[in-house]
Amino acid sequence: MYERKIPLTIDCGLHLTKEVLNGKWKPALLNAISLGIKRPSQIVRLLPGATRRVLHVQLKELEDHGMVEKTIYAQLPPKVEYSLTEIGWSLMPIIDAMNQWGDAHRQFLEAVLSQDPRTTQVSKSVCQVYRHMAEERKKGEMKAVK
Amino acid sequence: MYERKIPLTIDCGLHLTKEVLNGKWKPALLNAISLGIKRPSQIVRLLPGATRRVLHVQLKELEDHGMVEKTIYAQLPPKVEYSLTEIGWSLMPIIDAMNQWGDAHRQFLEAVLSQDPRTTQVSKSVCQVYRHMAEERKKGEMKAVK
DNA sequence: CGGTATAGTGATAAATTTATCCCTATAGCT
DNA sequence: AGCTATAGGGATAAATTTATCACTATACCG
Repeated sequence: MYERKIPLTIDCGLHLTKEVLNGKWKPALLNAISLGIKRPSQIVRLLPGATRRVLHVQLKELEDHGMVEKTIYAQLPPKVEYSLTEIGWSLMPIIDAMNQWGDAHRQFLEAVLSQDPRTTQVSKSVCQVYRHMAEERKKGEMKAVK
Repeated sequence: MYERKIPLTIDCGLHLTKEVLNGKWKPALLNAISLGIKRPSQIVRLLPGATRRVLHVQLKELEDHGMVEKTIYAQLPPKVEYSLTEIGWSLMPIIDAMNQWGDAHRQFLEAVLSQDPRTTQVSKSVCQVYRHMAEERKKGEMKAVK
């Protein structure tokens, strides 16, 4: 751990919110958990671009900030589940809006972001969350057929 | 300038949006411009926590990403104005939601963020935007009286 | 036993973002 | 002439965030 040397900026609601969502994977984590993907191993599989380590660290921050709750089951091998707190849930409209805005403007955004001179490569594996949801849907349909 | 060595993550709309808003002052800049604070010098005064340099760099990125348009008046001393593009305006519901969420939970968030062991200091100058708006309101009233 | 899976952590390097400083140019004011 | 304000930019240091790698521990399966 280290100590911040630059003071936290907390002037507007904007900065407060930004601080909570500040982390490459935090919105994705909240989104995943809201969809019922709760166990660390599931989450890791869902976000192949991230390492276990980072996800763990960012989940810890979300937990410390009160957005997420962690349940540790007294089992071996270990079992852990995350869930959103009430205030965590209250963030979902923002997460959803970001998701929708990005998808709605995907074509434009991909163009401008890849024009960006700093950009050399892009990781664009179709979002695993959608794949996951599609699978769940299939399972549901199969059960329904039985 | 430098080149990114880690590929941009573009899986979900979430990541696209995050990329556009990625910068300490970008949401605040969009917010300010949407409120009619358009000239660089005004913006700098509005966000005393940031240096001219950073604001300039982040405005440039917003411009490159198509969220903001820059008008340069052929005058001396120079005059420049920023304004939101159509797609920039379409971000405002998200910015507003972030602003509102943060303000609604300010008490809670200030508490958890200052519990954070990394936090040593907090910069909490009452948001200049509000001060600015209050002044504008006063001016409006004075004119109305005349 | 050797491989799998579970969840977690420490040390350290690399990448990226912000902050600091200093400089250019022009016009108006005193 | 020296001060203000306008807008901008280069070079570089510092801070912060991510990535990498290596390790602990236990149970189940063949």
